[in-house]
Amino acid sequence: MPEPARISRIRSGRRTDIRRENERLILDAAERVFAEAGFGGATMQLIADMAGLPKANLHYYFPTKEALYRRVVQNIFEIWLDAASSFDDAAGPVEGIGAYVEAKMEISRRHPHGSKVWAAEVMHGAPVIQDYLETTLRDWTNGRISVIQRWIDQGQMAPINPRHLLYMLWATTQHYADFGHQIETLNADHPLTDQQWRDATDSVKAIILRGIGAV
Amino acid sequence: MPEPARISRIRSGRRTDIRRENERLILDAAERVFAEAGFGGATMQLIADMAGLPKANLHYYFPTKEALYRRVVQNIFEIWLDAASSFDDAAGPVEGIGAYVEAKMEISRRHPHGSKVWAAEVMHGAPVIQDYLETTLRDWTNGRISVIQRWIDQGQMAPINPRHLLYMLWATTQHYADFGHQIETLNADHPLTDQQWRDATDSVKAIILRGIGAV
DNA sequence: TCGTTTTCTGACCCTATGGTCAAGTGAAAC
DNA sequence: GTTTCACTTGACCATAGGGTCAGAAAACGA
Repeated sequence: MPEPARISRIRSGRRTDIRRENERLILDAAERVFAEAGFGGATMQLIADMAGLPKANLHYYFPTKEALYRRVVQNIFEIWLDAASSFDDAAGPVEGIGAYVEAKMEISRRHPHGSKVWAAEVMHGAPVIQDYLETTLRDWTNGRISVIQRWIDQGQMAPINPRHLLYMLWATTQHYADFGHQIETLNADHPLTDQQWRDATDSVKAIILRGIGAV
Repeated sequence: MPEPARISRIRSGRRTDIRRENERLILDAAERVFAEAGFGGATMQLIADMAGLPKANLHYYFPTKEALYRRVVQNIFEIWLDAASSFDDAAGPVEGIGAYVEAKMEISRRHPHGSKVWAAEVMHGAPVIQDYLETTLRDWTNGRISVIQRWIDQGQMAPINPRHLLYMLWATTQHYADFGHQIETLNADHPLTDQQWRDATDSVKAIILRGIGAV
């Protein structure tokens, strides 16, 4: 589906750079194609065209389609986990959750393709990243639940179920990436402007922070 | 991926019923396979196995894979729109939005496959149901925005952006279907119990209703 | 019972696509 | 200049999977 609008290439002499640069080229194209067509609908040929490389070259850097896909999903997962830091060094829910929403909305805006690939992967039963869910994500979640519970115990917010609050944060922020097409259609077929992104972020923050009795 | 656990069949004599019954059998199987494997990853053979019919029989009832998929998506869209009524005949946000959340959570629980197919369709740019987005959904959305705006004007809730409230409602409720696998993994690999579904629904309702200043 | 209509199905076709390979190319190392 | 080695690529292979079809088998009406 996506028209082969080439990923811009920056040719550099240094040999070591060739590998890194081409991998980046391929990963960027792959992320987009996997997001727009799904794993099954994506073709190596399409990814190759979008990266501006011959198909055989893809297989030089990534042995199989699945290996390429795996790398794409891992990349997203890492970006996604980085937003965690917002949570940790915060005195209370207003700063912590506020910053987390900001960070995740920014990711939705900057990496919509990645978010979609992640969503599709989970919807399909996480065949590739199931172990991440059971280790890293589970630990991360439990850690954050503790933090929220502490805020509740300290009377900084209402006694809501921290787990469902987390799901709500994920759902609302990622929605702007995963359902971006729908949102754009409902916005008279225009992408959200800076102001509209600001408005979306503020709305989400306002409703949730008031909703948990933190403000 | 999904093991061919046959959809239960209810054989009935009447000729007219044969068609209806087989279409139901196929649509149920297709919904599940499309949800778990995506359009590209789904195969007619797998759907056939799950429906307990030979592949050629599928093509007797549905000419192409795409036609079958289209019907699956349409079915979901209709179920999904039915939850609209919750909104309309409500005096204020507490009843209206409360009932809407209840209805959508119930749909997430009863039709998780459908929700996933819908999500994937939108994520891929809505190639099949773009016209629905531009007509039915757009109208529905504008109608609901008016209702919410009226509530705001009448001082029944805080002046938040109705559009983003709607997105939030969709995101949070559908999350329990679309990311059900992740939620289950984080729930010690157990599906949510009745009590946990109740808790989820109540949490969402509580946070949102308080968040919009309606309670 | 017999003809007609609907349903069923194994066998087949053909394209798309993931993956391979062997022969290049060219920049750096010596 | 020559060797080396990472990189490049067109041509090719094999299989999966959507779709077709002709004929069999039910189901039904008269």
